[in-house]
Amino acid sequence: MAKTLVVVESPAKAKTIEKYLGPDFAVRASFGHIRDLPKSDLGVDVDEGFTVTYEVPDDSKKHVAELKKAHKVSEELVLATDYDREGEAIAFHVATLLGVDPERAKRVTFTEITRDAILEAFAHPREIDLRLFDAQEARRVLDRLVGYKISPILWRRVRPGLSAGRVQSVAVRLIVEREREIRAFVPVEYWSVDVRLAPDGDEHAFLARLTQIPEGRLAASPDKKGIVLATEAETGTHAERLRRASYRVTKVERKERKRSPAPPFTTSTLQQEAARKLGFGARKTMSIAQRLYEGVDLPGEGTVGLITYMRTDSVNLAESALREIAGFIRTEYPSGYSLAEPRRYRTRARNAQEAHEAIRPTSVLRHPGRVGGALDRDQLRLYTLIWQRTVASQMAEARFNQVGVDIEASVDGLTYGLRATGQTLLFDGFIRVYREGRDEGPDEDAEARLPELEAEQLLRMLDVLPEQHFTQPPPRYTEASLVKTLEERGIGRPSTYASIISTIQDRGYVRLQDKRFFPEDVAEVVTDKLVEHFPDIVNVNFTAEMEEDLDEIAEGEMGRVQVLREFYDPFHEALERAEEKFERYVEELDEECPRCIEEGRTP
DNA sequence: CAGTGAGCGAGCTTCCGCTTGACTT
Repeated sequence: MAKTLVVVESPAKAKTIEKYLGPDFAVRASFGHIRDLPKSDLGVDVDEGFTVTYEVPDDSKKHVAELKKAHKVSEELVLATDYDREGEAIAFHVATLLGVDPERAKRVTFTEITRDAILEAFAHPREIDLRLFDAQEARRVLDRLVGYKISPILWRRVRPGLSAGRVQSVAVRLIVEREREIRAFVPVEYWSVDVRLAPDGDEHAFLARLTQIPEGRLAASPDKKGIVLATEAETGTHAERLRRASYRVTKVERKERKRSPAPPFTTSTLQQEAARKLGFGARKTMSIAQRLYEGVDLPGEGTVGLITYMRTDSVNLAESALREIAGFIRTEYPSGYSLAEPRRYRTRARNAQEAHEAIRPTSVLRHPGRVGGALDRDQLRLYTLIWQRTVASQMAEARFNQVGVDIEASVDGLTYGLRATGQTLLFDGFIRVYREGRDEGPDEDAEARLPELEAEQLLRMLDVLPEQHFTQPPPRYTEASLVKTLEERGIGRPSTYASIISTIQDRGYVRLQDKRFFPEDVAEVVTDKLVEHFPDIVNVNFTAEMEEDLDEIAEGEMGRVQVLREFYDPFHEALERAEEKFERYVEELDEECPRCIEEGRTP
């Protein structure tokens, strides 16, 4: 009975690790955080070194009881929670609640759930990083202070039940500001001219775009450098001349263009791509991914987890996975499709903690076609997406033949310039398996064929096609583009993207209509007030700056109390000013009071 | 006397991030 109790965060992970560690270990899950600030009280003494009161939330009580029970019958405790700031804090709290001194507790971390990685990690236990824990606690306290100090002002001055927070208030602000850009947007008219040309007969006709008029170079659109054809009349003058002009090829440029596959999925990119390709909302994507992670019953194999952990900001793949994928590609595809060396990606998201791998199939040998029978339609569609993206990320680049042709048109002693571009696929590479979807804008990989042309060749004009355009306002955010923007700014975490989207709707700040976010009036009022009274906190850079401070705590360059004090003193002053100056907002109701009408009053 | 309405006080709402079920929209 000389068992060691190992605590991880997720029960699915517990099962896998227990299998790797063997019978001397009992692995149990904490189910995330098990201790938190009280819900109905600030729980922070701002005058006494930001002392924190913790309690075990009701939902965690049974998990704590389970851990205590398992701890009683084991000799040793190993904390194997996630390798990030929150995981370090969970480790600290588990140790504390089990009566183990956090300074002496054994801590083990890994970023891949593979047998080798686990055994290696357990061979080199360390201690809990108390500075990292301090950083987490500072983060928690700061979020509590922001949320629980500002929200009540909104209840009193705007509407009961409203909320403000480091993350949600910035999300709402982005949506409000985008709406204002759209409102203020004035479309600008501009014209393009395409000329249909052919080397000889009509069958090889192609389009060339007017790029140069006698007065100078044209702009591709009004926001770019160059001359803009702003009116139909002006465009018509050039079109009329182009109809009479003679055309000659001046230059043919051929080059090869390569395209690399997108990196494996993170939570954010999975949510974006599932929205683009499958039309799933963030919440739906996450719950389906959770099912795939927890495992499905496969005939002959029992319950198997099909994908790695779905809440991650890392694009890394485990070495063992890279080997398996490379082997799979070598056997399933012709030789040109595999890579000599694995392709490695770098995380571009700010604030990434990379405690896990990228989201990938636990084995690419479980082809979607093989596991399809055990999955429902949506599960299979999401699994297929993950499988394809992962395999494609380790396949050869696609190669395109790109041709650019410059054409000169002469008329009345004037010279015009046109350009035609063509692109053909030389080698499909990773595109054979998977291509990333697009939000807006043209398809860069679309094929456009040009006939064989050479310099000095004369061309026949078949048609001149002027076309009217208007500049477009920026698009309203979708769930996917909002998540993308938040991630790029380092705001929010993989475990919270879906709930941020819910919160800002539940509070009545924004609504989704045709999959686009529209702000309600209350969002505009609250955003303006927050920008007026708490400009630092609703700044999109606030989180990034906070992260720098937290890093300094973790590095031992600053203390938790010092960071919180430097935040809180000016914040406290802003709160007092707001308490005084934040004028009450009286909502105008759209609908009339039913009783007033009944009783013959005007409200 | 019964019903109505004004006035008052008490109690509630809220953050972010880590995990799953338990649900009843």
